[in-house]
Amino acid sequence: MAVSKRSCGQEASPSKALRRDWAYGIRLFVVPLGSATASRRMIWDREIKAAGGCLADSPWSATHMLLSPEVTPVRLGTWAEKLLEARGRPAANDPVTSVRILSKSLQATWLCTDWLIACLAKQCRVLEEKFKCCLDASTETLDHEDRDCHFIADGPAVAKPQKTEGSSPALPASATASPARTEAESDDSDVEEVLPKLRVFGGEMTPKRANLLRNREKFACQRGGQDPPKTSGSSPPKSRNEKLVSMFSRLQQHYESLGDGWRERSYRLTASILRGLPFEVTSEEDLDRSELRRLGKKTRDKLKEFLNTGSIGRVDGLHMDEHAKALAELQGIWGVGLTTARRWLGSGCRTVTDVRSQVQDGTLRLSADQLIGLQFFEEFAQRIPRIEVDEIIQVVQAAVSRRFGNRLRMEACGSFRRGKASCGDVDLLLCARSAKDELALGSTHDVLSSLVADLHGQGFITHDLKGGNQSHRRPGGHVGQDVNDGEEQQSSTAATYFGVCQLARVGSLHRRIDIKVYPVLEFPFALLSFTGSGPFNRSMRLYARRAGFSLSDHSICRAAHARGNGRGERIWTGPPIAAMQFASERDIFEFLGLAYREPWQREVDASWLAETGTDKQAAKQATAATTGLAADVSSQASSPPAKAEREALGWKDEDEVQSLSD
DNA sequence: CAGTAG
DNA sequence: CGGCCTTACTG
DNA sequence: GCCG
Repeated sequence: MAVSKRSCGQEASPSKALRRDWAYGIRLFVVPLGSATASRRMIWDREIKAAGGCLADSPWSATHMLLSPEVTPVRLGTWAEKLLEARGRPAANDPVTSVRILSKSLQATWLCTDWLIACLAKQCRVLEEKFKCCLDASTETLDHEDRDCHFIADGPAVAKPQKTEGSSPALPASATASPARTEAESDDSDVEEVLPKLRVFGGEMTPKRANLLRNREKFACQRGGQDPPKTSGSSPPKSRNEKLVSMFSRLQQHYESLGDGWRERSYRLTASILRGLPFEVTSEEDLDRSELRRLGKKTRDKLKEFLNTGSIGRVDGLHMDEHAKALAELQGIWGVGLTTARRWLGSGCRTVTDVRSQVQDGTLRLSADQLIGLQFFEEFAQRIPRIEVDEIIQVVQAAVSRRFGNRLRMEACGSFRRGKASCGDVDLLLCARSAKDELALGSTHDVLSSLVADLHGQGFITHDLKGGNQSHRRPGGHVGQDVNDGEEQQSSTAATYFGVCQLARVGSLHRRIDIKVYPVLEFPFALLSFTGSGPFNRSMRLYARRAGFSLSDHSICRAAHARGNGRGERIWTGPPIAAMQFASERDIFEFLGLAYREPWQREVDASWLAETGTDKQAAKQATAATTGLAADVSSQASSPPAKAEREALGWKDEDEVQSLSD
């Protein structure tokens, strides 16, 4: 609580007071459907009161109605009917008409929940225009069950710089209480400045966060970009210290297969530091170089040993090539992890071949997924050339267009998006192009299963892995009535599919393919997450965590510790932060105060370093060293491929925001 | 509980 | 000594 | 294994 909000140089603004009670005169009613869960409503309750507004007891006394974007017309209709009935008013038979009747009887402005979220984020009254719900769009297209009627306005937040002229969106009568205030607010020039800008940490700066911000360079997700994908053959960054690198890599692999993730992490760090070293380690003095300041005592001892004897006992002594190597091979089977590998090893399975024969014997029982993983072990081990990924994308894109027209956008993520020349699997992310499309498309699960069915039908998808038929979730559409049960669940309605595909060509191999469908609001987070790389994500999430947030593939939240989540006690949750101010990956970086990194710059190899105290000297030295001395490394690191080159590689320039503005 | 995904 | 990323889902 |  002891937070000094002053620490982020606020320039004196004439409207400080205004921002504080931006909700003055608002009586809000939140429709208890969709993601407007009870817990969320409670938070909003508190916030709106803090901002000088209040809550309406019922829709009938509200000045503003707040509606969650994913609530379907029918759903809202049934809720409206109940409400009308309770008031003794006639409801129409048709849900959509009922909504219209309700909205006419009320004297409120209907807004998307994102409006409130945006207001809370900016701590000022955001223009309502873009968040209005079109409740009577039905007149045009009412005829069919399809009813493309969009309740939610299309253009979400992220209003790019705009004039504040024609604001004052006709406030409801009850707002007359404070006409002067509202007036002043709308043409206050400060709002113009604050509104379009996404504020770092939501505007809540603390000394801790400020410090973190200063040290962000120390996180891998902020390192200068890594190598652009191999373009010309000229510079294979063959490092000096090859021997050392390979030794520590062995240690890393050893502990990886053994399941000691922490040592694995540690050794990976060491190996990658050595790999990027601009000099060769030849003497113990070299150990004092700033680049190596992160190495601990044990590692230093190993280095010294190497310098003295030319080898490292610990490494030589790895009899692993019997035990650990077998473990590694078994874990290479999709669906097999450390525990299973150990179990099998204990029962006499050393190799994939052993497993196969034991399966034949009936000695070993595998899950369905493991059987598939076993069947295609060799094929899955093959990298997929970038060009083939392109073909696969085309096939899926064709199916998407055929079934959903232009309503869905598709992005290939994973290593493909990072520009790699070959990929381990294909990772596709789907999302409605706009809020309007989202409503028209229906549930993400329906979209996904219908797409998958299509791909199955044409023989492109050959096998399902887990998640293949997880239509386990609440389809959300025909639930009798949850009018009073606004609980729902924030299930976040993302749908995921894991499977196997194969191009219809002669020698084509079976490939792993993942397809995910995410809600529009979560798309930037999903895109960021599934683009990776893994270490990059971990680094960025660690940073977010240090700043007091929790970053995931769905959203970013304040990290409040909540316990007693049943089994896992360590669940961190918190009030969702600004669900809506994020329309692109850039916004997430911006929110965290991080410099944006293009997908091809997220190939984190330089480890993820947590913060150090305040070792400015060392930091500067390191920076100088890597930018100056390590010319051969950093030169190619920080230069993006030319535009033409990017196009040749199939990169798209970022167009995310554009697609949302319809 | 173990395993999957980036 | 405890953290080291995240979270939901499946068998 | 390293860090605070």
